[in-house]
Amino acid sequence: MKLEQAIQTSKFSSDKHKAVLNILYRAWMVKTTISRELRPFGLSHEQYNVLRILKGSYPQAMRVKDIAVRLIEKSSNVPRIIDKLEEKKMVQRLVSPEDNRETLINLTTAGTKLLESSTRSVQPNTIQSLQLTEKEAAVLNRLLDKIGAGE
Amino acid sequence: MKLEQAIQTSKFSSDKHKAVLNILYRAWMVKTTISRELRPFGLSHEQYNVLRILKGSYPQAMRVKDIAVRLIEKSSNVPRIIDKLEEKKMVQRLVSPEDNRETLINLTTAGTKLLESSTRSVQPNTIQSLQLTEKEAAVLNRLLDKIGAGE
DNA sequence: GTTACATAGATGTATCTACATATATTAGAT
DNA sequence: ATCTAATATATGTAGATACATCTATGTAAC
Repeated sequence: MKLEQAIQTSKFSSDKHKAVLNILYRAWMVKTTISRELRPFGLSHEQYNVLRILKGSYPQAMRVKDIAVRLIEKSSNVPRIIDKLEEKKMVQRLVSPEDNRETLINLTTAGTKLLESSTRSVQPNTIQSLQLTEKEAAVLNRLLDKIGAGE
Repeated sequence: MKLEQAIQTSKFSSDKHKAVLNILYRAWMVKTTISRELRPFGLSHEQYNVLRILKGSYPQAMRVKDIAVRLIEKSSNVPRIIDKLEEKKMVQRLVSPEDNRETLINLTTAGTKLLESSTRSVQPNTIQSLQLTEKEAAVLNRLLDKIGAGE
């Protein structure tokens, strides 16, 4: 669906202006779709992302700060996300033996299981909803990679 | 900045998969940048969007539901956003004479002033941070317009 | 070793989001 | 006219976001 229909607005001052709104709109769509898929698994979008990040180093545990830099939304409150996952026994906290300030996080067996089953549900839908070829996705990535704030 | 650096992740299963994360990341950046610009004006991102929508029909008032369909994030709670703007005397509520269920919203003079000054601050930064030419932005829009959930 | 500073993470808080429910009003069927 | 359903908006609530502050631990200078 074109952005014009989606937000019932016929004209934008420029393609650049439209692009800003378009990015915000598509991100909202993607996020909403993913969140709805995750709902039956009792996971929020950010909880799911943390599980995926932990999977990346599994069975090696990760420090909270290393999880934080890998998250898309940098203002996420990682300790609080971990709290929720810990309550559900999906991750374990342990104090780093090297530096007592650091907390190490690791997936439990239940955590890896939940991640697997939820990914089976989320991944295909998300990728497919893009409606793009690999080639188009590559072009899209090249353009998106240019976007940045005063860097 | 490439997504790889931004989220410290070297490989994605496909360009489509990367594109999903890339859209989410760029939207987060844009949103954060805009929110920070708006802060000195005491406006949240969504409050600002509502003011812009109202400007579009000014001096004609708009119904709450017509504002809602124009918002990017469809789950926004328009009455509550209006509450905040009304407290600050930026908009006025009045009951529709045609249908008493409907509430009509209009900008006050203060509202138009605030919108003008905040836009002067927000707009140039946002557009410039895209770092794209008009042509590139057009390509980006064409690709983004394809994205949709099961439509 | 003691002081000063830096770092890691946890906690506190106001606001916002997503969604469910409630209230008021209108439209439609009988 | 009256009951039922639909519509428009407002309100309630759990959880998330953004950001400030606090506590514990570590590092370095003296």
